[in-house]
Amino acid sequence: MPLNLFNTKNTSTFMKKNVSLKDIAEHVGVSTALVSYVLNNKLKDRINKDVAAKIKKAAEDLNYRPNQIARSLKAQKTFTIGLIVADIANPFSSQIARIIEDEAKTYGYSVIFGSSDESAEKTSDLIKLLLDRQVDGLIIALPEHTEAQVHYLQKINVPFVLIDRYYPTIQTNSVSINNFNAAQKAIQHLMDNGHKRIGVVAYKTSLFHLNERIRGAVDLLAENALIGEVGINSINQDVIASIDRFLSDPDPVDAIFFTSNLLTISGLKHINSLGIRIPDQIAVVGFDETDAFDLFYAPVSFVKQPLVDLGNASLKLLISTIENKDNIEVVELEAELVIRSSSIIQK
Amino acid sequence: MPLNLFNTKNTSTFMKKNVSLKDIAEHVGVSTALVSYVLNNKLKDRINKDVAAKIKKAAEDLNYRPNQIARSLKAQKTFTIGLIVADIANPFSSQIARIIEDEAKTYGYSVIFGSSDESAEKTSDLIKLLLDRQVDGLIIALPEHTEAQVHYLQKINVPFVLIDRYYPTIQTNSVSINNFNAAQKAIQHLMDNGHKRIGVVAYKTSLFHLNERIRGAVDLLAENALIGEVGINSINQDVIASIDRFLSDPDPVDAIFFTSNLLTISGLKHINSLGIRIPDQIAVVGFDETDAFDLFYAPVSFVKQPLVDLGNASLKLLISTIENKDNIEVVELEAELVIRSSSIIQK
DNA sequence: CTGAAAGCGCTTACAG
DNA sequence: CTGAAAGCGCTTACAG
Repeated sequence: MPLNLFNTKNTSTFMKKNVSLKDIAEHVGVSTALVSYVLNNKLKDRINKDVAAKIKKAAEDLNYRPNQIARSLKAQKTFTIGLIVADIANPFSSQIARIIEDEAKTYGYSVIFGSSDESAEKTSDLIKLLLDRQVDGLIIALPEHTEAQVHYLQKINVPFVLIDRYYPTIQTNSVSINNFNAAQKAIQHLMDNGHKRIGVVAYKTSLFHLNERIRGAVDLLAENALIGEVGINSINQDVIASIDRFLSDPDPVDAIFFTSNLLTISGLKHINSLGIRIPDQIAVVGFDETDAFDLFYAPVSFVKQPLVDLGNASLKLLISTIENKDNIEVVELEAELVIRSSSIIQK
Repeated sequence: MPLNLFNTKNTSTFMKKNVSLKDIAEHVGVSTALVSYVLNNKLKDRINKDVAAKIKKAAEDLNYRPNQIARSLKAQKTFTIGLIVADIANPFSSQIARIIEDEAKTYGYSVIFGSSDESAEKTSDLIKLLLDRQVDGLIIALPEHTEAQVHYLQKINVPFVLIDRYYPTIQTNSVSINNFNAAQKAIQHLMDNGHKRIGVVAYKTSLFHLNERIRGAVDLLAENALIGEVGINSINQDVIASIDRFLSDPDPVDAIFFTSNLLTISGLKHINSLGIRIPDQIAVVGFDETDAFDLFYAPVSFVKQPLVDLGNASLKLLISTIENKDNIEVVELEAELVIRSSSIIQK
């Protein structure tokens, strides 16, 4: 298929400068207004068919492409959204980004992304940068301590949707899973399979969504709960310490629930290095998917977030908020527990 | 640190409309020209210090942020680059994206990305879309059969850099590794470790960079080469067939070189399912990194591309091309072989 | 030292 | 059925 992009008839003289409405207008001998109307299919019934045809032909011959920057300035709308994730190189972020990209395209939107590295300050910088570029709205995975940023966005009345993370005390658009339920599914599964002593490895954080995972687990484990806390900047070290503590406990663990994919990977490495067999000696359930779980000698059970639904819902909610700024919606989806051999003791 | 973004003094009346140069000009009682000069630090020495101070204060009080769309239209420059990858959800793409994002930021550029899904037509669509949005340049990982797209970009004289993939017969900016050498490192390593019969699993493709990997391998293996070809749309099926053929050969393989990360993962799954032990029965070397390789019972040896260097070099080359369009440079970097237990037989 | 004016490339209400 | 004109929010050469 010869694409329009590669229709290069008569364009040789236009290599340096993009052709504008004015060029077409001059070429045909009409006003730029008329060219604009024709190419945008406006005032259709009132325009002379021959003139319209001539304009369309000229546009094609000259390989005209409208300048979206000019259009954006006039329309006060860029059809661009800003996406702020923790780190685009992290599979969770990049998978979400891909889903949002595709869904955005169906609405005619492009995506500018930025990585916050879990830093509140970088988040502020990215918000500024994206707003300066006049994005029509934002989808943000917030790091800790960003209440001020949320309040600012509310105050200036810019459409935005929080994804994955949100503040339960601040009324905003958000799309996330029910992390309490998700954790309970994991723990309940381990208990149902006869595990008595279950360790939970979790980030030490103020982020609500992560603490909900702990709360869900503790709610079922009660005073039996063994929690290992991990600092975001000392993951490997703290995971190792947590597991070692779980194992040296007077009542050592027979199962571990890791509350994120990075924690799971780090934990599995340590368990491997100790020569402990999964699931026979310790059962394991992780959180979020990675290739590594499939390939592990005991394919890893994990809490699977509905990424496609999360991405699509956040984009749809953003669009509807752009179109009607008073809209506020809290979307909470359920995660699914994918059970494989890491948590099932073979007979 | 209270960030300027959150300086909301006196902004309550400006919640709906962004404040413009004109607002500041009216507020202070000067022309927009003067406001522009002051805020851009131009004509510094010629402007009355008191007036300048007043303007700066007003800008801060009103929480002024320049509209980059207007600036872009006037300057004919957006400080935005377009990045076209195969799939932002693929770790190789997202890691490169992250590196380019960071490097771009240091030059004041933002990144709009798009995924081509290895489709020439989607690549065309993305090029159109990004050029319509007036990006200052493009970084592209090309799919097959996109010679026309490359020639078009050359013809309209837009700055671009090909990353990872390129056409050796078309003279363009490109940044890639030497794939021939990379493959030779993998094969040589396997040969040095006493492997006599080495299978190579590779995509059936016209992409130069992938075929260079085959060429590098075959160059060392000569008539002894066993190649398994894999269609991009039937990866698992073809990988399985290749491995089965390698094993049922009269002279069966004792080592396999997989020429991409997806091929490696698919292959390891099949080898696992056959109950074949790595490296004792078959040694394995992969291409490109993934978490899964670390966690595998025999951590997987692999060809490691210098992602940071690839990303940084492509961004730097693009910037220098934006600044001087006659610049053409072919950057070829060397990959490194990371040797771990999957390819070393323990004594 | 400062302002009026033009212009970037569009869109659209208005006039005829 | 069509065009002149204003305007989106900036920048900058020019004039004074």
